[in-house]
Amino acid sequence: MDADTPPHRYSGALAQEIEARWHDRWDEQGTFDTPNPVGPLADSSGFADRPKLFILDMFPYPSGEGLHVGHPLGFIGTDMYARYMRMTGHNVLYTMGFDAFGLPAEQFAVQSGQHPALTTAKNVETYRRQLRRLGLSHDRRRSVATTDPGYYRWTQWIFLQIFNSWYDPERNVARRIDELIAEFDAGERTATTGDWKTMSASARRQELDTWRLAIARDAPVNWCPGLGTVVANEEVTADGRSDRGNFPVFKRNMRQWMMRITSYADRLLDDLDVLDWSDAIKAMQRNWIGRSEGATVHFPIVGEAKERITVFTTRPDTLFGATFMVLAPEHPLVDQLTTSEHSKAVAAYKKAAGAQKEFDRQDAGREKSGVFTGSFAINPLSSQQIPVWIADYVLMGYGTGAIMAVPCGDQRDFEFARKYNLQIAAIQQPPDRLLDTATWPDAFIGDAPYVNSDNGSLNLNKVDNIDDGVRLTNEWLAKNGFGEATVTYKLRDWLFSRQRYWGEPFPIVYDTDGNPHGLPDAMLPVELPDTDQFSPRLFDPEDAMSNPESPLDRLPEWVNVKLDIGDGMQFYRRDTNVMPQWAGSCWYELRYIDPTNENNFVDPANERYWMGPKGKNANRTKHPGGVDLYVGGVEHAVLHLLYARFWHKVLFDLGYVSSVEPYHRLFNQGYILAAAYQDDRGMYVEATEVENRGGKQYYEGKVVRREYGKMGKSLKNAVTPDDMCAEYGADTLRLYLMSMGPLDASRPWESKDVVGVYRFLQRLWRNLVDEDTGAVRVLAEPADDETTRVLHRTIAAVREELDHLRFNTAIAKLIECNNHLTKLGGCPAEVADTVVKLLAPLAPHVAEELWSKLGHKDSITYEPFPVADPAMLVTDTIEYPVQVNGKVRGHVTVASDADSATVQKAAMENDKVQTALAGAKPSKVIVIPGRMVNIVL
RNA sequence: GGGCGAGUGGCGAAAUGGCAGACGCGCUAGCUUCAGGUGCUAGUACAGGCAACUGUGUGGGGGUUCAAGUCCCCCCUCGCCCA
Repeated sequence: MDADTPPHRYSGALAQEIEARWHDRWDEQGTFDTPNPVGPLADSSGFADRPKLFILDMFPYPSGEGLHVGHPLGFIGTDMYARYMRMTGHNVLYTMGFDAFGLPAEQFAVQSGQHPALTTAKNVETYRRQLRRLGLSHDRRRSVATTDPGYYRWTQWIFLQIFNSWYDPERNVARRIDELIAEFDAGERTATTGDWKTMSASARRQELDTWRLAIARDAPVNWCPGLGTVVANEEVTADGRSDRGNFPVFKRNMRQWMMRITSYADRLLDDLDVLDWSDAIKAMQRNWIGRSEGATVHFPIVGEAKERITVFTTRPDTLFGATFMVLAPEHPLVDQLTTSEHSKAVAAYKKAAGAQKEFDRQDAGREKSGVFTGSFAINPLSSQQIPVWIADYVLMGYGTGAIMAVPCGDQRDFEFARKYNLQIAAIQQPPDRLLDTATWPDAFIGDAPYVNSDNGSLNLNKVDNIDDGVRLTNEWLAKNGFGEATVTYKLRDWLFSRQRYWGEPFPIVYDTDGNPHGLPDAMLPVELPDTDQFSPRLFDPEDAMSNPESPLDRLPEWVNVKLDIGDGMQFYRRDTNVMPQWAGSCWYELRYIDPTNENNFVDPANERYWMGPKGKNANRTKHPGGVDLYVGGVEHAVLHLLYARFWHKVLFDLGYVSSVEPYHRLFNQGYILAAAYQDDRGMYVEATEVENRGGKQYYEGKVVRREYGKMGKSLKNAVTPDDMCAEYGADTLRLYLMSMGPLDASRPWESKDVVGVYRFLQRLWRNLVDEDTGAVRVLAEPADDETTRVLHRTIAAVREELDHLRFNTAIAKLIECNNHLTKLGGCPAEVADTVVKLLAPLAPHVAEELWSKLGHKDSITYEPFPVADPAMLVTDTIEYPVQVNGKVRGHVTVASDADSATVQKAAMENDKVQTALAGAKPSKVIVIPGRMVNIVL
């Protein structure tokens, strides 16, 4: 600061001094502590009688790099909204936790040689400090980290509830396993593995294990040798690699924990309708669940009485056009179907296909290949004998591993048929094609009348739409025993175990027969054992046949235990897997509600208050309950958001929560992008050291190439909130981030632009504070009429914008208002309080400071937000633009209560309008009251 | 290939179907200053004009309408998700 800068100017240094002071005061006074209706966090403030609002951020993963300015974009948005809603009389639950288990922490620990518990604690500390500095109004008493034993005790407990339940397909809900046992005992339900009455205890246990919602079973899973663990489908990228680390992933059959999320497929799909989420996210979830309705069709095999080839098709109505079949090379019937003269070719083809990656096999653009098995199947509709081929574009892990090929209606089948000269039978008459498929350039996909689709007992030729065609075919298939209507899903069960160290241990032990047992509640939490042998066993990323080894396996004294879990003291072996990163984030919002509850994961009364479908501010029909506003990035569209909905629904079914859905309203914030610079070797250079001269960028004197990308260490373009706070203060950073554009848009960070909102705060400060003395400086004379109107228009506009999370325009309105005051020469005393209150949700530190200077003792946090006087929003006169044929030619000012005829008369008499009309007679004059006039010639 | 979204000044962006470009950055000029910076004042879509003003403008093409950045159809480009 220069010697001639006034001592009390709103500088970066002053801002920091003010901010630090208010952070301490907020903490000391517990300003943001929010009461619950019952339990240890209840109080006598009466706030719990207010309408509630639960505002939630997707909690961060505390990485070692700390926050950059892009991270808190959403947090600042929710903070502004939370502060605004407090000022409009709501009891606001707003806090922040940490999603601290997972691979990156473990990888960082392995690299640095420090225990992940240490690095995680340190990182959480850094995050807490950085978030505090931004002035986020969190109720810090409610903060949790998923790695706290007091937290993951309940993660394990919820796992056990899922383990101890089964899905009742008739009632379409999860129920307790005890109720299943009762149904077996009463003979109301039949066991699938034998006669329940005569089963041994161990056999009964194994029968029950097949029903559980969380089960350990052999299944094709994604094995990632490079990470040393299996991963969920949702964690595999489109090109068959791990989303963490980008290592190859291989399909292998392994015994792993699975969560039966597929039981909930329809409910997860249907309940999207009652959620206030963007269509884009809903579409992604629908897409991921991938429900498709069709039919299972059984094809008899020529010369084979026992076996049939079963396929799933979404288009059973095209069955008349099925002229051959294709099996995956791995299909179990392949060997049986292959005739001796084709066995050599089939064996060679199988071997070649086995060496291919699944991802490559799905590539639609690839040249089709396949071989004939020598066998024929019978099309049940046409009774035609059709050849059975194998081809690598059919995958065993998808559907039944076999397809009926309808070359006239499917492009892949069409190409295959053309290549191998197989019959292409037309079953539709396309409008612009001949019926002779030899003349077709490609398959016909679309609506057209059916032809050649009549076998005497089923006639589709008179059907004109797919729905009826499917329905009639399905009915025929069922009646004749060749198949039935079937619904399939793309969604797979959730692979829930990981062979890593840094995660929640399973609360499961195995008896000497190898049967899993859930531990009793009193034995929770199963604490993650302390060890310095936490490195995972990693393999050559390409070594598909390697086998996972859990780090916990190396701790025999922890693994082998003698316990009494209800059957007396026995020897058990602990499960050595850990839960995936996503487990802790499946229910954290519930723990925020009741973070200190030792007896329950959340008290039902508190859950009802904060999450229930019928809240204090209810007027809700079909409301699913849940968090009122959930803000986070779109990258969790199918991972966290799907898993968390699933857990929540299980908890709902079991009666533990009153809300059907966890997150009623979801808002996806955009990303902060930043310029990144590459030198001529393609290496990223430190963005802060790049100079801009004459439209070109230079680093150490050499020209560099500019691109825009996500802010971060890898692009060397991170800007930290700490640096921004040090230069301008947190209020300026908050305003800049929010003024850049709408919250849901991604935009590039420009450090040089920050000064705009800094100047705004400086001007506003100067309108209220004498820069030389630091004393309040307000205008003695009362506000003139225009100032009063500007103020009330600002109040109305800021309310409107904040109600809709449009912080960018709210800030613009405040700047406009302040620009008016600046022209006026300062702020009239009578409007000062109101101006400061309008600012309070957005720039809380400077607002608190001004509020205090204006003589108020209490924090501004719970002051009522200003309400505009409607009388001040209307004006005596209105200036109408007058258009002639849609072009503005003049303006007229008339009384605001003038009727249309008066407005029209004034418009017609206007000089400029007269000139534009040039004597022509209008054919029509349109007057939109309060808006404009259009004269049509 | 399918689904969703977006294209507006030099830049970030505003705009219930009703005067396109609010607000901010940058830029230009003036004041402040020895100077730079800060601060203040004014201007700033483009083209023409000293000016009043005129014309043109929201990716391209068509349409609906008294009126279209906004609604509808086609196309182009970009982003995301799924293939």
